[in-house]
Amino acid sequence: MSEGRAAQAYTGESLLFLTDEQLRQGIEAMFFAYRGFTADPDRILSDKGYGRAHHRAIHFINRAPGTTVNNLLAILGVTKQSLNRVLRTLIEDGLVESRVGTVDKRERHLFLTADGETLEAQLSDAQRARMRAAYREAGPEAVSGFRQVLEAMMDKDMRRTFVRLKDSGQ
Amino acid sequence: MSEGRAAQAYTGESLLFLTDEQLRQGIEAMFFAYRGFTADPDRILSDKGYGRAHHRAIHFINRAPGTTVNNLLAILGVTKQSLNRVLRTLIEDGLVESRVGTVDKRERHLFLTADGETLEAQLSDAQRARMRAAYREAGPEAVSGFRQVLEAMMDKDMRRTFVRLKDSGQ
DNA sequence: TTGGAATGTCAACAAGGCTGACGTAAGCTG
DNA sequence: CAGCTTACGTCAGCCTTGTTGACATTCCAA
Repeated sequence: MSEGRAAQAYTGESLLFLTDEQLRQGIEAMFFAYRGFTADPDRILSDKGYGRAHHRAIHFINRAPGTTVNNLLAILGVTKQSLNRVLRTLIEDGLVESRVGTVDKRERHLFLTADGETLEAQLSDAQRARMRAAYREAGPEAVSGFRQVLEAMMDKDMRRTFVRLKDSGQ
Repeated sequence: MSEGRAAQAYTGESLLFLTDEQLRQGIEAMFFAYRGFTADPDRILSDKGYGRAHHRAIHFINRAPGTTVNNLLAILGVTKQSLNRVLRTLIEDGLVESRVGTVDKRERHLFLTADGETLEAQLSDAQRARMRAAYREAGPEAVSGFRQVLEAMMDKDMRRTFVRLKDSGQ
């Protein structure tokens, strides 16, 4: 290992939370928590023949209605072919509408249909319910810390995207 | 939506962090942070022809050396066919050793070989480095909150597994 | 008018999930 | 001992979701 535990554990009391053991527990907590985090929407989606990729597209289209395909691509961090397959099924199924841009006709602007909004609300409610329960259990100060660590863990460019989304929301 | 924002936002100051907007930001933070969290190991793994599934197996075998296949199955939450495919390649490549149980000969006990430990350390170092940086940036109190929320977000049975692992570590 | 950007589409492939079925060895129980 | 259960491995087939590469179309902008 590049850094021994002892070297950190005894550097000072304020650094106790940086021991390899503490870090490993954080890693495992992320793994197990992410599973819980996606479990409820996953169940709803699989009933309807969709997957997590559909959820992500629906979420961010709802978040920024009229967003372009390219913009969505940047947020989701997948290839256009991969996104296109998902979008195609959502459009075919009447959950998403793709409108040709008025300013730039090459661009397609994406919107949820009424049906799309219904599914989004269903998925969102389930995921928020879990998040709400976790927040309630942990308390407001824990939530603040939770958000700080998550934000610090993002890649720098994704962090900018996140902050932009956050600010546009409120 | 099942619960309106206004109803919560003005219930009391202590519940401000439970607005739909706050919850949505938490959801998006989880999404972007998890991407960052897995990015470094993913890069190392893809160079060697492995994926995230191999990482998970290696991680938990290192975490609990001598664990049985069934035990690993429960922790990872996948089917034995799926795990077996991953384990087979790791054993073939000499990263994992499978020993027939002495007490119960039906069981296989899994261990990392020296090569397996080398890769584990490499992956672990990368992931810990990011976690350490995030912890440093956010500070000890934030870390405590981070861990509390994550733990509250897990499925109940996974939480038991997590706590068991945590306690066995230290 | 030509180059490049945005979009879409086809094909092929891989990882890593899943189900179902089956086999074998070993342990347990009546 | 016979029979059931458990632990594990494996074959076959399917799905989602990611990838690369190649190519067409449309249209803005220099």
